[in-house]
Amino acid sequence: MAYWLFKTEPDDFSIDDLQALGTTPEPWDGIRNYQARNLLRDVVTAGDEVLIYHSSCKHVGVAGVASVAKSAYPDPDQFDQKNKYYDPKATPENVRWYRVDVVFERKFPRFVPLGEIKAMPGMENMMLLKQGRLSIQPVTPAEWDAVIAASETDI
DNA sequence: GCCAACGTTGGC
DNA sequence: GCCAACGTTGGC
Repeated sequence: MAYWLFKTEPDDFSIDDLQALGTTPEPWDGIRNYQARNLLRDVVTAGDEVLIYHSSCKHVGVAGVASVAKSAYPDPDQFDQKNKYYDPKATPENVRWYRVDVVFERKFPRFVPLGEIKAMPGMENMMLLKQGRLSIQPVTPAEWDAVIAASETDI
């Protein structure tokens, strides 16, 4: 069982949208970056735990937890000419892009802002801080524990 | 809206 | 294979 951080733009899809689905799995699609794709395709596994991170918005940070319901399978949008994620170089025989399904676990009792994570000791090597643009990233158990602890602590 | 980081594309 | 141009991400 591994830990991950998945980014989403809450104006598009937020932790509240995920919560509203209840136990219905949500396809985590639109990943069009090879580094993220490789992690999704080769490493992310059903049962893994995911921090849901809100990016490109007023309050950036970690909003809650989901789990991986289904491991990687081809993202059908790449074959759909009308879809914004259509990729003319992708074919069913030569799949380029993948997605996984996630399911809501919980919303944090307290949102953990990026600024707070930056200020935590020992988080200097977190990928979120080292390589800000990666949309699917691994999280170490220590990083996971620190974020969860912060979400349960009033400040 | 600005700008830094960085991934992708395409000419050579 | 190099590298400049360009596009996108994402924090502020």
